[in-house]
Amino acid sequence: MTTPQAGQEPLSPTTPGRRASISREEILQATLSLLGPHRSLSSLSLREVARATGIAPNSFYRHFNNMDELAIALIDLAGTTLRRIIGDARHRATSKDSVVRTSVDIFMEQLRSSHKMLHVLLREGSVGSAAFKKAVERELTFFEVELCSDLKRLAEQKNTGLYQPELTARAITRLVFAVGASAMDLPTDRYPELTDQLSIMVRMILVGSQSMSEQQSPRL
Amino acid sequence: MTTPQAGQEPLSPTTPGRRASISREEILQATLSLLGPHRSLSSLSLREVARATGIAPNSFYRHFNNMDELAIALIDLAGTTLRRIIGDARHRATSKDSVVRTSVDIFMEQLRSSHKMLHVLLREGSVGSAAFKKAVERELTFFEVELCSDLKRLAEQKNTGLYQPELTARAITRLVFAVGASAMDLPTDRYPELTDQLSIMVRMILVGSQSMSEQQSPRL
DNA sequence: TGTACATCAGTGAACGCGCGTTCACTGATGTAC
DNA sequence: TGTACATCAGTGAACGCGCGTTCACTGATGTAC
Repeated sequence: MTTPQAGQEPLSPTTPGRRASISREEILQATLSLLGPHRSLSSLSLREVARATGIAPNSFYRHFNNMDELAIALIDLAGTTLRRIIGDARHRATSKDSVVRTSVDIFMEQLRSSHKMLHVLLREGSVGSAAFKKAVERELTFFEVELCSDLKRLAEQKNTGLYQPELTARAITRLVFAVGASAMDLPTDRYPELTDQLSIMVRMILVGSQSMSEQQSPRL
Repeated sequence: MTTPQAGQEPLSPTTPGRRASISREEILQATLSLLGPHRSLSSLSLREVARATGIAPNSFYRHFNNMDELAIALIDLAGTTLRRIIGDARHRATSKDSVVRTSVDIFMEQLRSSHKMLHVLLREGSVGSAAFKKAVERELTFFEVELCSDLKRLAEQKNTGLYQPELTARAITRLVFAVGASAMDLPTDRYPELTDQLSIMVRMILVGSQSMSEQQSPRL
């Protein structure tokens, strides 16, 4: 029900598989190629996507019922792809400090890359249909859950405290995505500086969470 | 050059001032009334705004050259209004704990209110023309600067440390706006819960910044 | 005070455009016999 | 292997719509004499 996406037809238009046809994947890729600092999913028209894919506007309907359906497929794809990339990196890092730095590095690297996957999640969360936002929220929550279990693991391993792990993970995720979104409009030579700053910010949250768990006084 | 906005004509359409005309302010207000969880500035058409204001589409051009100009005027107005409201509240609070709680409370209250001012800043930062985003960034920076000086003031007064005040203020501002943006789509009965969580998140950053200033070891 | 005139915020009608969507079609593919 | 047929991803043409923008206009206001 969520994302059938892969595993359909061979991609090449001249393949004998069934016929010289366009695949769902090709539309997704063409759509990604249209995105950029000034173009969000919600600003794309069906005809633009069709043009970029090289098909007639009405052919679009053979694959998706409407643009929202395409957008949600793309959000799912982006979330899945990115969680895999960042999760891999986090499991390779072991110290709490390097896990912060490594994750932030990889995040910024993805931003700079041409995959455009991150753009989808950064841009569409605040605009577009309710379904869009729900899809992005879902992906962010996945990130939070995974980060949370990583934080718990590291805290136990290093024997440091962790105040409200869920909230800590949520704060970090939201902050990183917010700063990342504003970074999309910056020239890439500002990225190293921003990566440093973002690492410090994340560490503030971690250190704060740690401190608050120690002086467990429940002063709200 | 920035915002001439106020101080032009009397507002009433029947005023003898000059004539039964529409004012710039009326267009801004009508535009605000169109915004909501599912409508952002960038999704409004000139004709929609004209309809909401009760004028002919072309009359719009007597006041703004285009929609972008309107949007930027609105972003400036929203920023100015909100900084006044939140700044006032922060100066009334004195303890570091209550200043966090009070500011977050007021922020969430504004979100719930019908002014829609906050919506403008929360939504338009990630979408729309470069000029839009620049305008929103400018307002966020104002918030950061003011928060930074408040943090310094409180840190000195309470004699607590503060690691990289600018970064601390930036982290708090970005986090609050990011969480606020996602709150716009929630039913208002979730707000109290979210306000609590947001307060804790902000305190994590503050406590972390404090801790990091104490163990001043420059391990990046 | 009265008259003639300049100003300018408003208007209705019209333009050309890109949009989403529909229709009836075509022609290659895979299948049944 | 050949033939007839069903399927279905593709297509070109057309639709009605809301859009931004332009034009020539109108009529109330404020000003000059």
